[in-house]
Amino acid sequence: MVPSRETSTRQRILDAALDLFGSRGVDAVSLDEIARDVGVRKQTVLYWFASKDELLDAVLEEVAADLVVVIAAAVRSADPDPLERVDAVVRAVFRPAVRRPAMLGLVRELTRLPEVHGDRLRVRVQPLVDRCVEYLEQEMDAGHLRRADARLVVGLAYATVTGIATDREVLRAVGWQPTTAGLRHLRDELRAFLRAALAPTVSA
Amino acid sequence: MVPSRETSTRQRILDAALDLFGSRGVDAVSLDEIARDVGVRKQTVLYWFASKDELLDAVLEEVAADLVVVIAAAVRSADPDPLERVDAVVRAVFRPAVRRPAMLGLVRELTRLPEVHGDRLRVRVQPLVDRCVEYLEQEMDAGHLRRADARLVVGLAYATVTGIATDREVLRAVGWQPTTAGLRHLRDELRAFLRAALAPTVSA
DNA sequence: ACCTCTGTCTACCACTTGGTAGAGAGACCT
DNA sequence: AGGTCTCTCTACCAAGTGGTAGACAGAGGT
Repeated sequence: MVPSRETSTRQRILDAALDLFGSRGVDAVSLDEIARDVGVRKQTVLYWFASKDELLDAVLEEVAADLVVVIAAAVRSADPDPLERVDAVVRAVFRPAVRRPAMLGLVRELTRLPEVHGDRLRVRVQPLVDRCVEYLEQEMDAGHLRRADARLVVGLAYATVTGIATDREVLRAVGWQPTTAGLRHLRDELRAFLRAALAPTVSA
Repeated sequence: MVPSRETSTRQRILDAALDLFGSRGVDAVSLDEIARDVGVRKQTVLYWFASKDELLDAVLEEVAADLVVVIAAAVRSADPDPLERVDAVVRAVFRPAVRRPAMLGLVRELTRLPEVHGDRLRVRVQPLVDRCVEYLEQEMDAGHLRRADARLVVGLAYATVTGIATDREVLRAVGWQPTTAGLRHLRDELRAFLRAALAPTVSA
């Protein structure tokens, strides 16, 4: 079924679709365009994926798997300090997020698609989110993190990272330059921002 | 030129286009659909706006004006404490942002459109951003805010607010419910999050 | 009564869209 | 050699796209 060639046609279609769907929106990208990107005809795309919908589902499945791998790997950071742990996740997520903004862009795209597609990704990520929330609550109880609604904190932190990684327009508006140095600077400011947002407040 | 009727056809087209463009993406929405929403034929839309592009530009012009009004009004908060000032802006922005996610959704959409459209909005918002950055820097110097790159802090704060307001999918993933109480809760958590992210660090 | 201007309409067009039908080339098995 | 299976192709199609041309109804001015 699957050819022995490493970068099979199927996989190349998936890659191209992820980039295009994520960067320009699912509805704005035609099968013809994806096919042209891969170097085949549209009918070859439709051979591997019976419909555009099915292709989208397959792409989402892949994104879910990738996200889970990246995050889960970073969570294994050994440092017991929760702030360091969060920092490790941010550092790990930042590179792929900025290098391939289409990935998080596609996640964002879910909001404007029929619910069915969102479900596909959510069921995969849900356990990770739950474990994360549980962990944060535990550390809040221990006084290592600012007391807050852990679920919403996860959402807020995610919104911050995704927003800054995908919303090029905002960065341009504040005069940021996408150089290598600018990238590192952005990453460090993001880390400091989240660290401050999560650290326990000493005043109260 | 402009009819005396308050909600003129032109204005109703603008409103419908903003909602549809912002919530589902510019490319995914057809002129026919906008017309149907307003209750006229597509050709009436094309009578008021010579092309889809021109309609988009008009919508962006309106969004820019609205954004500037809302933010500028909130900035006039009299409280001298910068944290209170930021808080006032968040409170002011939160309601319209959540009640009409299409508005911020459209701003996010800019990233996936030709640059020309982005410029239209940027030139309008730029002065506001610059004033904001200047203000933050001044307060950082005075030790009232955490020392950081003010420009990126503006971007990060914006990303957080926009992300949490437009990314329904994320909120669903963390189990948030869009009730009235949930809304207030979300707003307060957002305020606390940003306050913590901006407050001066006492440890160092 | 006539004219002009405004706003909405019907009719149409060239082009693109997602998708179907089926031909043909090559690899592999017997 | 013949047959089957995998993969990519050409040839279409119905529906929808943004946009043009122009008819028509009403209001106002003369």
